[in-house]
Amino acid sequence: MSLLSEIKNRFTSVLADYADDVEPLLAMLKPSQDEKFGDYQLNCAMPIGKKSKRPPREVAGEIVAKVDLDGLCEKVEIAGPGFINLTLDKNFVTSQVKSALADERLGVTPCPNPQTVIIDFSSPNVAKPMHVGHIRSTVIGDSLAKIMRFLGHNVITDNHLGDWGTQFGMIIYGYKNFANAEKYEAAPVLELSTIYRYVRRLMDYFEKKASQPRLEAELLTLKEKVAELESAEHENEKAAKKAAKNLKSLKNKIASVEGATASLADYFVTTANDSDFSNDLEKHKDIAQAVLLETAKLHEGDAENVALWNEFMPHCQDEIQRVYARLDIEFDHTFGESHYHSMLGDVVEDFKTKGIAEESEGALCVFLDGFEAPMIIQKRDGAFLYSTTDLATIKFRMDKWKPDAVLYVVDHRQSDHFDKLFAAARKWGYSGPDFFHCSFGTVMGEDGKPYKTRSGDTIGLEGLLNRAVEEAHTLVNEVNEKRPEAERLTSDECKDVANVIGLGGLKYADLSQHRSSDYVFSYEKMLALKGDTAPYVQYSYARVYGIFRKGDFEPNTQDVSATKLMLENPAERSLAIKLLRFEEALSDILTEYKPNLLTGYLFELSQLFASFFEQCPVLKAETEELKQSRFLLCDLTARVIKQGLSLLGIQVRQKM
RNA sequence: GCAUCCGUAGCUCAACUGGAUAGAGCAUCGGUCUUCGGAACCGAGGGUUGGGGGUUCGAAUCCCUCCGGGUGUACCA
Repeated sequence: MSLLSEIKNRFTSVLADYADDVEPLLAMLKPSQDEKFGDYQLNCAMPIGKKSKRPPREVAGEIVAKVDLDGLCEKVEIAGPGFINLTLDKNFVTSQVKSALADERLGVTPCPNPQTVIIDFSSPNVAKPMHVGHIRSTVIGDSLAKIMRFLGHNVITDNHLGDWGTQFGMIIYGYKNFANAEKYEAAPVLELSTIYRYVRRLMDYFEKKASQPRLEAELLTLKEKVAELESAEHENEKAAKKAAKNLKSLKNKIASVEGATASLADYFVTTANDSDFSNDLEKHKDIAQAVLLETAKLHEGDAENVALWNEFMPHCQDEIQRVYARLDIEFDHTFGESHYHSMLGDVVEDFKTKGIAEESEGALCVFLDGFEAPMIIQKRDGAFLYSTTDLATIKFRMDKWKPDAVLYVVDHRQSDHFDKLFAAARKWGYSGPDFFHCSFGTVMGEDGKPYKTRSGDTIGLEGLLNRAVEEAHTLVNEVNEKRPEAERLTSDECKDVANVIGLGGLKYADLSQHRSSDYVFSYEKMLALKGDTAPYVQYSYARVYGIFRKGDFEPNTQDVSATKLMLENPAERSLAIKLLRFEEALSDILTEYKPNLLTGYLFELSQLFASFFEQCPVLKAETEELKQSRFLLCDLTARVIKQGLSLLGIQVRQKM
């Protein structure tokens, strides 16, 4: 049980005298921000005093007199307006540390009321290479799954692959027209992705071509508006101000449209120089239509296209699987969009018969309170949309797993879609489970714009991983060369460590950010050897093992109960208490699904360990007894770090 | 226009959901140590939490308003 819960238990009956519902009062027990206010503080005397019109300090005194904190706290103080500051009893802390040491779960008790939770994350389109946009969903989703599972919940992970959309029409069309049989035989995945890119390139050309006149027209109307605004006279200051603001934003728009047309012009010049490409453009003028046609044929069950789909799918899955293997991520299920294809008609029928959906402008719509636009579940041409698939997915999951909660780890730009989806699901009858859009911000480049290559393409995920590991490798080699020869890592070890640090750094950088905010991607920062980074935390672990090696200490071979644990030094005490708060850190995460609370905890733990390391020599401790005691603290620190990082999908090494 | 998220130290970000003197990390400056792994530790400076108003014992956090930004907004996913 967490320290917080232990203390809460002592206060529950006492606080029941002051309110019908004690929960809000108990919620006012929290860790103190500053050590001088003790370890925990209870802040409920002020509101109670206010309500009962009594001096809060008097209320605090009464609570303190009533509560029994024997064996738990050694000091209770009333401070300021009525804060009750609690200092944990040292014997209690030592006994807790010992039981954590003896526990595989490091003192974290499984949650008493486990929930069935589905986590829907990653969800890439299979026909195209994964890119930078998939990192956050993948890393955050995986980490939340691991954390919830560790806390005892019944977690089901499901990768909702995009395996049924236009991208397949693209590779089918590409395969029929551009495939190189030999290359395909030799390396199907590579050839398919080449084909995909080529079709994408052709389609881009026509889209760009089509956008050119539209841009020019837009530019004209913008310029007209500017002229109009500039000549207009304003009745009052406010109107003038507003006009100035409009003018400014118009001019910004003009600049960006002009930029776009200029880069388009460049683009057309360079493509014109590519004669093969130009020839293909000539031959495949109707590619956009053709691709849609291939997609439609697939959906209608055309034998040839279905056969191709069946052939391509395993290859596409391999491609994605390779990335997951590198990232050390697994899913319980991979029910992609194709899995729901046959159910969509029934879903729509059900909406019709239940009278939840109605026709509007030719499309079948679900109108929802509080939303301007309806959710469309069937297009005018009869085709289904991703909202239809998402509804079918909800039904399928409810039937199969009966979850208490469903988490969608998806980009914040889709929040409108999910708000509607959840509202529609409730209207449909699924009001029980807690649907939650676990949204996250965009990955930005160092220029503060969405992370792209210089030419404006999205950045491939594999390249990103490679680069992170390469940069880590350089750093590892540098540090390694400075070491005395006897302590150097072999080149294989360096490679392994580079992988652990590179991928760990990448994940940590992502997870340590508040998930809802955009974040700036920087190799330099994610691999920094100091600061709030994976390498710093991983290094703390390696330092512990440095001590163990030198001191011939074998973790897990000690008789913990026979060893006396001493926490006389404040650094030892602070470290010990931090270690005991692992469970608190984990359960805090679940209130808003914020993994950054765990990175924050591990970073603080590492800092406290560094401080302890400095002030409390282990191998050179004054007595053998103290040395053994400190070994145990080191051991628990290493284990909490290892466990904590593993819940973030990050590994550690004993030497680095 | 409407919806939604955001604005915190020079920079990148926290702040346990309303608690005490708003914290870290970079960067800057100063200090420690002939190192149990210096990839370290200790300390300093740096803030009107975008502005203004309100709610209350108490506000970065809740409400109103203004300023500045991101994102989404009927048949793409």
